[in-house]
Amino acid sequence: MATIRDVSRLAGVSVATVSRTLTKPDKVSQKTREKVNVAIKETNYKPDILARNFRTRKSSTVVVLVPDIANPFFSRVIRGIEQTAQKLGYAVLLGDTQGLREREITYAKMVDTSQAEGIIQLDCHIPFEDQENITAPVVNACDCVRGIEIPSVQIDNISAAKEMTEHLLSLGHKNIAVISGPEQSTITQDRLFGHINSLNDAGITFKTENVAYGDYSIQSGAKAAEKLLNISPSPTAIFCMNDEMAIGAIHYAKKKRLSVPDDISISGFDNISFAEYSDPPLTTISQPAEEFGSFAMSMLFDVMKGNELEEKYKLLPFELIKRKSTGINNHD
Amino acid sequence: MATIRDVSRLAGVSVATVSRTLTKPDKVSQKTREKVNVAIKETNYKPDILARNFRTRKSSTVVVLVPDIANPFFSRVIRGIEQTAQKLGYAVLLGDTQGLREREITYAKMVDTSQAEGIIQLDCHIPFEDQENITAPVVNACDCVRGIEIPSVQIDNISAAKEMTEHLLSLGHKNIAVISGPEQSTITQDRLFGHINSLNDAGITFKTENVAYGDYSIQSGAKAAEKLLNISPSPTAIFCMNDEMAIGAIHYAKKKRLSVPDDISISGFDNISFAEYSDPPLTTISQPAEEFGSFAMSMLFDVMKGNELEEKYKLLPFELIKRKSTGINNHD
DNA sequence: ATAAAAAATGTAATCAATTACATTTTAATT
DNA sequence: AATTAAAATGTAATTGATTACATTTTTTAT
Repeated sequence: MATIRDVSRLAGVSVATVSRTLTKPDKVSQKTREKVNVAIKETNYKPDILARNFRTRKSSTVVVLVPDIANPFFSRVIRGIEQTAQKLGYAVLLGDTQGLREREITYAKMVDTSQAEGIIQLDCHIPFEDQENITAPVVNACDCVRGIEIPSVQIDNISAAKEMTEHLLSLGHKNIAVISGPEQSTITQDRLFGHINSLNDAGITFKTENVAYGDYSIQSGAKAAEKLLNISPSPTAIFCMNDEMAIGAIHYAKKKRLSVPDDISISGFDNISFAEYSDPPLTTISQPAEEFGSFAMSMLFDVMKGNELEEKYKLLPFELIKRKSTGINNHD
Repeated sequence: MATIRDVSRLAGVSVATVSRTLTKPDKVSQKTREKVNVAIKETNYKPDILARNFRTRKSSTVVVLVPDIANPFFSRVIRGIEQTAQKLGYAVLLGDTQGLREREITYAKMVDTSQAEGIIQLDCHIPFEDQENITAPVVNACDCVRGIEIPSVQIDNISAAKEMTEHLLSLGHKNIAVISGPEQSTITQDRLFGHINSLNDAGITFKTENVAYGDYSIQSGAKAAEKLLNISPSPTAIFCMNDEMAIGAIHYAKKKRLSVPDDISISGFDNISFAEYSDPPLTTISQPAEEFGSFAMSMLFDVMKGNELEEKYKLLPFELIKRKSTGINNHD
């Protein structure tokens, strides 16, 4: 493999000039630039990025911590991250953490060893051993850690849950169940808070037993629905905190020979591609997944560069998508 | 940030000894090892991986080229890659190529610049400018390039398509349509070949107009179904080359007030998590997505190490999953 | 106790770029 | 034409680890 030295020799210039031709061509006269470029072609020289990174102390790499890459919502976020990273000249290292703190920390340490320059965390944890003392550039996307000074981009989950709940209330539902995400998750808490708020505003008392916790999988949604649809009085609507669980819930409801939405309204969250094609099509909250990723990457870029952030806690717009899985309550 | 020099000074040993303590501890006496480890803790030393990579000429990184990370099947493959990479001490760089050759080449070049040591390609292209002369370690997963010496792991797509077609034939279908993947793709060609073979074996002539090409998206499946279900005589079964397109096809069929499977049988391919929960649940071919990834990573490891591969073209088992979306033909 | 072999440690070169600083060349100004 | 300023180029140090080779220390065998 040719090195910068080989090129410099062939072109009859110093290594510094070759380096400059590559990284700041405007500092080199056109004549030399051409000579050097010819030599580069001649030798088939490719700059050794490892050496460059080492010398510049920059890896031009970010690592993304994702609880589950196979989750269609997260993978869209990652697509957004990748696209913007590419534009900004960064490579994306994948850290599938399975939600394990240990693995998050392992990946986050790549910043200490200068393998990565920054971290995008899609989960609501602080990926450091010392939670108080955050030294690495990190931003949260989708979910976030409350009360900690980590920049984040998400939607206003409280308002989104309110809007969904109000939609269900407007259809005449009074006994609304919830299939929630993991109890510790910030977005879960926010959405639950928004839900309860709306209920209170409508003069309806929230009942704890109407909440079942899932893990965002279809299976967990079906299981939660089983629990919720067998309490009495049976809820007439279920607000699910993601589309997969909603699909699982619909599946269980159908199995129980309940019609969706005639017997039970079921709503989702995220608006994944399958939502539109589920039977019935899913009423859900559309989240700008790609934009989360792309925005998070832009923010991380600023943090890494030491730029001031315009907004430290960015909220992107969401949208209530009304489809056929929710309908008028005709049971009471 | 502390360097190896700081540690050596504090521990009263040479830098070589510190380095050895870290990378080959058995070459260092226990007494010194302890001294060094104390000094490492004291100084909070973290080896600079950039420097290490540079000196050893290894990045311990592989890059995976994926046409679309948001595809649930690919994201499972990637999960498998990530898990095995982690175990083998490699980091995974994400190359979302959108199927663009240009982007594939850009990412593949990371091996030339020693940013990555190897490539896992999930598409059926050769990601190099010079197609003839492959110098970088690369393996294909899921799809593969025919007639080229690139190690690959996939299922026997011909047999899988045969099995599915035979299943449909056994249900009495004689006019079977196909919603195919992109025409240039090897797996598409293999599956079509298997399909036609089975048809021939059963004495049925294959009709070109019974094939519609999609791009693996739900939408394209729905569109293809629209085309296929409006030719006459209408097919009584559709063999789709992935689950998303099958879900799209089912959606269109229902919209046309056709019952699946009573009026039209529809089958998928991949067995993504949504297949089981679609309405009706999807008859499909289960592919071992995670194993593809994990196996591909193991193979790539061997290629990178210069080890002989046990099998250059590995076939993993698939399974026909019979569910409710296919049924007896009661139309002729 | 001594010689030989093995283990442990140290010295310093090395990897391939970038870049501060010095020097030379070119352009602009009087 | 001489002087000054600006642009272009070169020299050589630098980055932080690894490792070949040399040297010292410890262990083993006689």
